[in-house]
Formats: sequence, C-alpha cells, structure tokens
Amino acid sequence: MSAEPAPLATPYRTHTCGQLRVDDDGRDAKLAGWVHRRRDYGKLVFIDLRDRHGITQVVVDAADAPEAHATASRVRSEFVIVVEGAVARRQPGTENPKLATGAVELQARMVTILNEAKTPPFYLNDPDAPIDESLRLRYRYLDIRREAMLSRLVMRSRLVHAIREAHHASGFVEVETPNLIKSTPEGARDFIVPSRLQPGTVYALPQSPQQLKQLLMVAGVDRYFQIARCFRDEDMRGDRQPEFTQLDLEMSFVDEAAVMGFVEQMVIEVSRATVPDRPIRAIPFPVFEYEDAMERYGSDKPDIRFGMELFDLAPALTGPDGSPASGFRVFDETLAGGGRVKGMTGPGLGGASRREIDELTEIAKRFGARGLVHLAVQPGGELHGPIAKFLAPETQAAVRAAARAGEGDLILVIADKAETTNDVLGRLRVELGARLGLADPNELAYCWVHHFPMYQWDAEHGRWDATHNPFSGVVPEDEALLTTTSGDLDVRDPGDPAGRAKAMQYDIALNGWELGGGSVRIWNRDLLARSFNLQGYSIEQMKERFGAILEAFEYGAPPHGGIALGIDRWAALFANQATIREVMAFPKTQSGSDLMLEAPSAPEEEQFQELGLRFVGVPEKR
RNA sequence: GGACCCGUGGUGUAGCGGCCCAACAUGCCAGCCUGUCACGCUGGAGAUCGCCGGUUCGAAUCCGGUCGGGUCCGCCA
Repeated sequence: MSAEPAPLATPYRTHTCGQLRVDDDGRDAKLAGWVHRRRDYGKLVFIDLRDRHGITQVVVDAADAPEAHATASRVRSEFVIVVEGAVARRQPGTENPKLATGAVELQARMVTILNEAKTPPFYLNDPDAPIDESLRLRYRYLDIRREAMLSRLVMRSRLVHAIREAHHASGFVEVETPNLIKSTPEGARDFIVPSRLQPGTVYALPQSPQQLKQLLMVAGVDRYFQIARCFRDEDMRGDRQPEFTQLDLEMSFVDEAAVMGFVEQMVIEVSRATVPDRPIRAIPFPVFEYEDAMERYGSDKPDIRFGMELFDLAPALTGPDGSPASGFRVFDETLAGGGRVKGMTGPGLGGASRREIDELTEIAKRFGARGLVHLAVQPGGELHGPIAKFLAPETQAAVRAAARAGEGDLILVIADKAETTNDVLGRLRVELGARLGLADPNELAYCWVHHFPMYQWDAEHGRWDATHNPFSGVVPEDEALLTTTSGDLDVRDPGDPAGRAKAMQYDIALNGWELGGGSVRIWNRDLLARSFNLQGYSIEQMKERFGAILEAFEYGAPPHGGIALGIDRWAALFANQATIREVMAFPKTQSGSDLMLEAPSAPEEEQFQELGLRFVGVPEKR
C-alpha cells in the first residue's frame, strides 16, 4: 500500500498505531486508539493498540510504571486509551513479523483511559470469525472497525478519488444535480417525496441524473461528470440497493467511439490506481455486437475470463435438403418452428453424476427451458445419454464436431425459442464456469457490448419499448427504420422495421457483471419525437413528462452521449465481494430496513398533517 | 407477487420426538503468572432453544402461522 501522509500530531497522539518503526527506537511517543487485545501476565501487561492505520504493541511493566500498570490491568477490549512512553526495539526473538510495527513496542510510562467500552456483540479482532450479517448491520460502526470492512471503504475512497482525477485531467466539470426532481416514466418505480409548500404534489428522487445531464450538454458544459446518488424503489438483490451510487458522465460533440474511447482509458487508469495488483485481461477491451454476445455467451454481460462458448447445432441436425432430420422429435420440431438448438461443452464433465445433471436440468427449467439434453462423449466418440439412441452415427459425429467435444466431455443442449435457448445456456455457462473454477478471480476482464436493439415489442400495450433508455440514439444507417410497416407511427405491430433498428447503446461488463451502460443520444428533435411516438407517447404525454428537455432541444442541442457506471458494483468487484453491501458503509437489508437506524419508521402524526396526508392502509393485492 | 434456506448462552456452532431445565469452542467474570502476540493454567457466571398456536403422555426437535435475515424468479439498467 502506498505511504499515506501521517496525520498531524494532536494533543492525543504524536503518531498513529501503524507508524512506528525500528528507526524510532529511543524516541518518545504518544499513541491513542482502541484496545485490540490485552495479554495480562500479572506484573507485565501487553496491549495491542489499534487505530485505522495499524496495531502497535504496548508493554506496561509494573516495576517501571506502577500507576500505568494499575490502569492497564483495568483496561478491556475496545476501551479507548492514550499511552505515553518510549519507543523501543523489541528484544531479539520477540519481534512480530505479522505487524508492520512488529519490530518495536511502546514502553508505557502513562496509560489514560479516555472511554470505557461494553463488550462488543461480536469479535472485532478475529478476521476469520463468521458473523451474522444482520448483527453486523445493526452495529455497523463496530463492523467497520474491523480491518476487512475498513479496508474496503478505504479502497472505495481510492476508487472515487481516481475517478475524479481521471475526469479532471480530461477536462470534465463535476456538477451536482438536485435530488428532489420530477417523476419520469423511465424504468423503475420512483421514490416519492410529498411537498409541504404545495400540498397534493410530490417530488421524485432521481433514478439517475439522465435528463439533467443532457440539459447540461444543451447548456454547453461539454464534458460533465458526477458521483451521483440514485434511487430506485424496486426489490433488492445482492447487487442492488434502493439507493446506490453511479459515476455519471456525458460528453458533447461525440460519437460512440469517442465516448467508449474515453471511458475505456479512464477505466484502465482507475483500475490501475485502485487495484494495481489485478491484471486487466485484454486492452483494448473486446467489443461485441449485442447479437454476437448473445450468440456466443448467451449474455449481454459476458464473463470472458473463460471460453466454453455456445455453439449452434442446427447444421449438424439438418439433412442435405435443409430440413430438420436429427431423428429426435424435440430438436426437429424446434428447428422447424423457428427455434434454436444450441449447446455448450462441459470439459471433463462426461462422468458427471446423475445428481449433478439433475441440478443443471433444474437450473435450466428454472430459467424457462423445457428441458436439458446431455450427451457424454464415450471413449471411441460415441455419445451417451437418454436421447443418444435417436441420433444416427453420422449425426452424432456432426454434433461432436460442432461441440468440439472429446472423450470425457459433456455436451449440454437446449432446444427452445431463440431467446430462451441463449439465456438458459448463458446462465448454465456461468454456473458451470463457477463450479469448475474456470475464471481467474484476480483477473479484471472488461468488455464492451454494443448495438443493442433500439426497441422490444411490448405486446401488452402494443408499442415499442426502449431497450435501455428512451433517449438512446439509433445508429445512423438505421435511422430510416424508425417507422412502422404502414408508416403511421400510431399503428404499430411486431413486424415493424423499428424492431430491426440498432441503438448506439453500449454496455461495459466486468467479469460477468454489468458495470455500466450508456448511449449516444437522440439529439435531433424530430428523430426524438419519432422514437417517442413508436414508444407510444403522444405529444401531450411527451410534453408532460419530458417538457424541459424537449423544449431545450429547440434551442440548439449539440450531439452528445454518455454513460453511467455502478460504483458500488465496481467496488464490489475490485474487492472480490459477492454483494455491494460489503462496500457500502451503511447498506439496507433486502426488505429495505436500516437495522442500525431502524428506518423506515412511522412518521409523526404532525408530519402527516402538515403534508395533508393520511395513511389509509396497505393497498389491496392485485 | 412467488420459491427456497436460516433463526439454540454475548458470538459461532452441535443436538432434530423422551437419555437435553441443552453440548462444544470462543467471549465474559475472578484468581495465578515478567516476554506474549489467537499467551497459558485454575475456577465461575451465562440460553427454556426468534415469537404465537397446534399435534403428542412428552417438542429445541413434528405441523401451521408470524416476525427477522439471506439467495433466487418476477421486477429492476
């Protein structure tokens, strides 16, 4: 770790507990901190004194300092004390190589108890002790005293610092945007804040500063960034909290390549500054067309630390006349019906037990597949499995070739609708990759996925839904596709040309997690209006919801684009933690509670009255 | 909205129908100890098994409900 500047001396201390070295032998020092551990020998007491910088051993000898010794005998774990004494090189053979300060000790002349402490509800001094997470959350201020937790917060601080440095170095302006804004119809459910001054109206907390940053582009800020707190009232996951932090940025006069180029360089700088020991797998970052990512990895956030790519089995299962002729009805009917039959090869899994296969099948079904076909490659190349008997020897050979499977491998096959097939195989790939330990946990494998479809058909409402953000731009060559078959944007159907349009939309993935996403925006007002119309918003609705930005676009909007990266996820990945809670100081539980503050809580009656609100009960289940 | 897992002294676990008013480790308290660093040794206190109800002669143990925590699906960029 790089050398940190020593805090200024204060009346309480001359050094930190991580500072003293052999060079300080003979010097007087005063240390303050928490009692990490105490070892009491009667006439001799050792105290490991801890602050966030480290641990220093204090020796209190009854013969040298009787008063200090009396105090030291009273001291207990987590007491806050000040120790004054002389720094001394430890006796030969008693150095502790596990401590940075282990060559020296502080020989106490005076020990002062600043504050006593109750026995903590869990161990603060044993890094390996498992602790119930709800207990940690309830006493988070104690949890953060632990080295593992504290070091993650320090790492996160370095991450944010590096982000700021990289942006300032590239001419970005950090601008704060408000947290009390207007509800917008994009994506997630809003948190609502009732207005006291205008009873009956509400603010919404921002799901992201999306519109505001685009307005900053119209304002001519040119390059904007912000470490922005965002709020979404949706259900929790290990990688989702109701409030979270994004690196939000936007640039003017850019195309896709310009944004991706800056972000890539920034991400590399930030990674090297924050976690210098972790190698970046590939520079430049691999760039996948959305279609290719889905085809090869079954995911729009592929973990490219390992192969095990998906393959198409249609050619192997199709006869010379081009019609499905595998001999296995499910395959043939799926292909004839326009579905996909694809597979994945599990290296060395040919001997997988019935139970393991059942587990994989269970996963496949949970994600919507009707079933999972498995074929083990036998010595000699014959395929073994429940459906192997339907496949002719030459079909088996073709399947084996497509799978690039050898003896002892296991071929897993899904036959279903295209999306289901890719999705399920993609999830199985991740699962198998984890089980087989295929991914190097130290590696940082960034990649880009771009050119997502502009829209997805929303059958329920009869409209085209923006795949990502309603302001994403269309790639220039697809601009003509932003229309319907009839040409009337109010008469939409799933066969419209709009369904084929690709967006200037890019996601950045890290080790199989979506780190962030962004787009070059639609900055031309007419195109924006067309796009909104396809999404089923009338002129009135557009003005109601996007009035400010639509109006702003009439005053000269520059071409612009940007991206938002999830800082919590980034930090969690840097810390190799499975949940973002581990890199947040005070996270909430899955049900949205803060166990320490006991939020949320019932409001005061007076607060309700001022706002003109009354609680009328929990809404009926629909 | 749904599925699944967990809930036993301060902490982490064991026990999973009577042998348990509950075991082990650690922590805590007291005593002894001048070179430890997860110090050691001796002794002690500490839980009625998340909560409510049911089954049973008998429940930590089985069933139902409920509360809290977690994982996942839906949802969410």
